[in-house]
Amino acid sequence: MSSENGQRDGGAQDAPPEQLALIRDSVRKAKVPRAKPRTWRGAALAKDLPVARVLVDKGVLHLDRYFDYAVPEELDADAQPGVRVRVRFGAGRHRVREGRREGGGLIDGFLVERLAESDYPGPLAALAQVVSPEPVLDGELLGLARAVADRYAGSLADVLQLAVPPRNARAEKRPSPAPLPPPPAPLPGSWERYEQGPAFLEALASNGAPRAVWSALPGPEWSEELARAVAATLASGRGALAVLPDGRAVARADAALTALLGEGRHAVLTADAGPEKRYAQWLAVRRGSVRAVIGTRAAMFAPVRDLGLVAVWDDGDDSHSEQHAPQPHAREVLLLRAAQDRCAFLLGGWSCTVEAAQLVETGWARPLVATRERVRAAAPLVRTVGDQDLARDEAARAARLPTLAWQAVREGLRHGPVLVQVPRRGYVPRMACAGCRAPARCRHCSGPLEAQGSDDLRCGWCGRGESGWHCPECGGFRLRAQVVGARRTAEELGRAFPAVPVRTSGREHVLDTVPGTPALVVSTPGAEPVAEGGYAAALLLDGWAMVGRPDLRSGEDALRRWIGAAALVRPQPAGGTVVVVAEPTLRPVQALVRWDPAGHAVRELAERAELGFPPVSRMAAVSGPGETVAGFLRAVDLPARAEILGPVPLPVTAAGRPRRPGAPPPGEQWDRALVRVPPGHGAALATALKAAQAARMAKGGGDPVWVRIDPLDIG
DNA sequence: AGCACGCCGACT
DNA sequence: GTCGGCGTGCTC
Repeated sequence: MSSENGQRDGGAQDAPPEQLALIRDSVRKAKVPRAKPRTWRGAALAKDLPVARVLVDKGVLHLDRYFDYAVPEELDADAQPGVRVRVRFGAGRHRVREGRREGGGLIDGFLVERLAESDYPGPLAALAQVVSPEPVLDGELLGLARAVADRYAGSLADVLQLAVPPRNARAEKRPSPAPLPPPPAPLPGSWERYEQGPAFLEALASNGAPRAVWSALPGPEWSEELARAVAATLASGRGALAVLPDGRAVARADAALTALLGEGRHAVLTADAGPEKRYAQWLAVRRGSVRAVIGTRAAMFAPVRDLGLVAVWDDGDDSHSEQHAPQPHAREVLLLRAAQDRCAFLLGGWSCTVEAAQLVETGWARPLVATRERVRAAAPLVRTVGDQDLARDEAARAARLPTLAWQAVREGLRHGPVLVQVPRRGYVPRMACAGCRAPARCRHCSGPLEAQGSDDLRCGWCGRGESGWHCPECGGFRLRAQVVGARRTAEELGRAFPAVPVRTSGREHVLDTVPGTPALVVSTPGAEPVAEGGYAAALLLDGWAMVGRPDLRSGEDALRRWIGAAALVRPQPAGGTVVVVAEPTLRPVQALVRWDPAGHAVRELAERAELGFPPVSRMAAVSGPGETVAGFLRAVDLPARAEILGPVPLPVTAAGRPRRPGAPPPGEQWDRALVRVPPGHGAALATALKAAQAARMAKGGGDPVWVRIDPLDIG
């Protein structure tokens, strides 16, 4: 067909094209402030509320607003707020062919609202189709999506893509089960171990909205405690939502909830269910058949009816951070939900993030903790092996493992399984002096040196190569790769105890549980199986991986990984022992020895406040090709107290290495600037960045920049 | 992103 | 006159 416009191409049809042009012109000139809905075809429209406000499902920022469409009479009944619709969306004057308006293509959208009139001065196009009469987007979910989009400088459509699963007709056709009446309030159970535990449950059960940061005692009881919190909320007649970092944690919470409440009262939303099952579960929640939800991060948007409690377990795990734009974090989304719905909030874990500590420090949440005596009685004995011990330890030089560690493993294996935590494969081997074990650092920027090929060294921060390294501490010239050393150590341990089975758990193959019989269990952080009756001992060989990491959170992360392993070990009174190979002077090591992750987080928080780092200040990262970033920074109208750090060159992505969102394509040199604002100016920062990005896209201006609120790897 | 509009120079 | 080049701006 011709690419001509309507005036010339529409000859043989209902409305003569000249007339169309005339209508259009008169509409333009008249500048009617409140247009009565008219369509080009003049089809019959709904008598009541003939205008549909539609959110067009395109993630583009400059289209992040509503568009009004006319509601044809035949779609009147189905075109209710919240339903999925299809509309024509395209540019400029619309072609007319066989009497139909054929603007751009058909695209998906959500009907947000029905109105009596539109404030759009032009004639409205008609809704093309109501995809299904099932309302999937109510005002509450829309409000949440709006808040998340604003918080993260993203578009509403992008957030809705995360919040509303794709439709599945078969799942939609099946009726959801009838809702069950509220269960009775549960007994406090092991919540008795926490000073405010029973009171917290009671508040939930009696319609209260307590907010707590929960320092969970080590051991397996947490899942049952979480289940009791959910059950108490259900007992009040309200709904509850808990988000956990991975499938294994969800499975534990699922088992605990089923044991406490039986089947049918909760839904499990995880990514590994198929699309039909997933949508069916989601619909059961949305329709109010199921009042409680547990799941991984996608569940953070679950449309739970009359939400009474939101809970996050282990918020330091980075799987809580969504990979898709605008990359919201489950903790932050649930904070927004707690504020919007005025519901209870529970942030729990064995460890403690700086963000959690901040919630307590600001008084927004209360600590939910056990007494020191209880903590000491529940935690294993922790011992350290630092450089000085290693240097003094002749046996360690020969056998690559300190005497203390051997003793702990040997003694542990007499009573049960022993866990050996080794760094994850794929960590770039960090180098250290073979003689004195001082980490090998870049002479220009003090970044960690990484092994490239056989002999090549390169700085992990500035990327500069290094030849002719020598140790500034002891003058040695030989290097060893610490991480590889740890793995080999684990293998050697296996050979040293030939009568004991060796099991491994890691990324490829994750073990869920191991029996309580003597065995060496070698695992990467986060993949540790639970041992029946707890491990007799654990050996943590991950200490070096922490030292070289440039990240602001490296201390917190290391402590979290160690605690995650050590919490699976029997309590000290039952003989549980942990040996960590790391400098005892380091702050996270001391926190592990004292079993005080909350105290560690409070000290980190104070330091971040002093340095003006998140979460005390709000930060955003802007990355892209150098000239593009510079141009963006010139154009953006930042809030008055914003401060730009950098830009500095980003490390080049090595070919073959997985590329994270926001990282440059292999071989390209990108810059990154950090923008920071003082507390309370986060919203203004997000708005400014979003506006600049939108203006940039609308101008069709060349390369896009990456904008990321709360960047993970800074420092 | 598309895609149509419009204002300017060469051509039947 | 009118066809078509690309620069600009809009999408209900």
